[in-house]
Amino acid sequence: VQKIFKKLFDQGDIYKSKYVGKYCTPCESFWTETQLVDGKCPDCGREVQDAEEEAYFFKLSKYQPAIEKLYADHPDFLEPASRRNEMINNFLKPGLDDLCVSRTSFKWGIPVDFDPGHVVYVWVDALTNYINALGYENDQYHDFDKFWPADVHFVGKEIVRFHAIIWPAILMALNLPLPKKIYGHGWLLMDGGKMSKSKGNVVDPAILTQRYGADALRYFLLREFPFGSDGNFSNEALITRINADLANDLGNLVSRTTAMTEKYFGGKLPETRTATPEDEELVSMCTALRGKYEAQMDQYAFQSALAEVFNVIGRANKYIDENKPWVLAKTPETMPRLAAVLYNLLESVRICAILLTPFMPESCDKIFAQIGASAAITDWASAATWGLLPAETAVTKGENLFPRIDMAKELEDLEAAAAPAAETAAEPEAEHITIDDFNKVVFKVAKILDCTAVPKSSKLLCFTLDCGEGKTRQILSGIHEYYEPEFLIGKTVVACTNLKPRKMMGIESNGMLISAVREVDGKEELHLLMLDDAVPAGSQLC
RNA sequence: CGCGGGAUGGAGCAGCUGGAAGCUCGUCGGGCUCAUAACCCGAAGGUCGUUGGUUCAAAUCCAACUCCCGCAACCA
Repeated sequence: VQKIFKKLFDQGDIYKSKYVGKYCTPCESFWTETQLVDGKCPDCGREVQDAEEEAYFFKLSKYQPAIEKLYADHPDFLEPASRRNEMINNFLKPGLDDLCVSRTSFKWGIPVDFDPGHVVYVWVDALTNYINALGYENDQYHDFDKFWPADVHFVGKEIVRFHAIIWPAILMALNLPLPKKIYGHGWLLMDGGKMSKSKGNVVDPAILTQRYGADALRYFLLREFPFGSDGNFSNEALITRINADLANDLGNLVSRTTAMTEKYFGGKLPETRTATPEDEELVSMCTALRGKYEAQMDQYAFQSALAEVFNVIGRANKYIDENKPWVLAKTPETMPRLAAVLYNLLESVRICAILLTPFMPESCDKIFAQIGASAAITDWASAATWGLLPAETAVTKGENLFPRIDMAKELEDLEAAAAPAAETAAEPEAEHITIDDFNKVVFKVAKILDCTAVPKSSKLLCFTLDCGEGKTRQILSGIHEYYEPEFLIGKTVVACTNLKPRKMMGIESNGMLISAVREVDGKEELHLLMLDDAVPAGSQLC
């Protein structure tokens, strides 16, 4: 990192300047003009001073034209396209600012070796990890030439900006090749929202892998959701996928195929087989599968690639019904035909398993073992060729690959498994305080003189109160979700009046209104504490 | 007008470089019995959020609107 920093500095891409901004001494924080609320610190509401800190800057602006050209010449550099539009509209069009890449306000971090007191901050150290870890400019690792440039960076959609703008600019400055592609993937959402104990949607991947195996979980995640967009996780969907796809379709196909091979031929098919035109569809689907799969994989459409494979698996199951092996097994004359049917099924399984290996390596190895496929005929190349399985391959039916799951029971168990975590999170017993502590807090009865919604705020209401202090008091409270302002005017409430003033949405709040909190269907609900209107304003609570 | 995503049969989604609405699950009926009560076939079910526009033709393009959901800023 230090070498890179120095190099960029030496060639003028990093320059020393002043970070000019507003500084809030108590908070030890810098703020930009736009972050300030009413000209004051957004954190504590206190006055801020003009201040400047010496810092190094990366000339991001210099690379703007090059980045724009990159996007224009290589539309597929950043995918999905929606993310590219976002970058262009939000960052490129308004223009790029130079980037502050060092700090003096703290010590942790990689020191700028030619300027003590400065540490490298975030961009140059974090992003260059990709090449530093490969051995760029260091003797510790030696994989840079082998692995760089990367074929693709998979990043979450929230950090696309850093990887699709800043990172290429740094690489351009270093005169290094860019990654071939950045792909911004979506998020996994829990039942359409955040995790919540009471919703029962807390998910622990470790528990899920332990119960169903990494293969099944990985399959589910990549099969269920389009890779580029957000997806909703639910235990129910997971189990449905496992049962329907893995147990019923794939697992059962392997199971019935191997079972019949053992039952009718003792695990070894005879060489004499009778092909018929009925085989053609299955065979052609299998031979075409790798191509279709590859096309989808090239676009990172994992869910579509898997759908292609399972399409063939479904066809194979149908093929069994069409050919009725159990009928063929009844007469000696049809045994060669039976052998052909089973061979075709084993081959179909073999090809599907090869293509599923990246998603479910362990399970596919088990499949190969069951159908007697050696390593030589389970690689990528052999997925494109029909008929590689030896005629007399040794088939052994093994354990069920994916046991079927009892949905109702399992959902209960999962909830139970998540419960202990919920208990530890239960609120600790409140600590005792003394009466002196209690007396520090001043509660006063207040009459609501006026109440208005704070503009642009979804939660805040602004109250003008009479607390019997000779003048009105302004307090903000986040209860708009529960009350309409008109309803509250004239009501008698309780306010804590000696709380430190605080600004919200640019408006000062001098205290706090007291509410009762309860949980309803996993959602917090507030009930403003209201008193009999006969109680006069200013009365103190004790 | 802070940024972004979404609205398609009961549920979850695909389709969205315009040309007869698809997939999975669920439901109902049938078949089969090799297999993990699995598999196969068939059926019901949608005026593709609303309104206007472009077009011979729109779920797909354009405009406006409504409603959801993330993120950000505020729940003192």
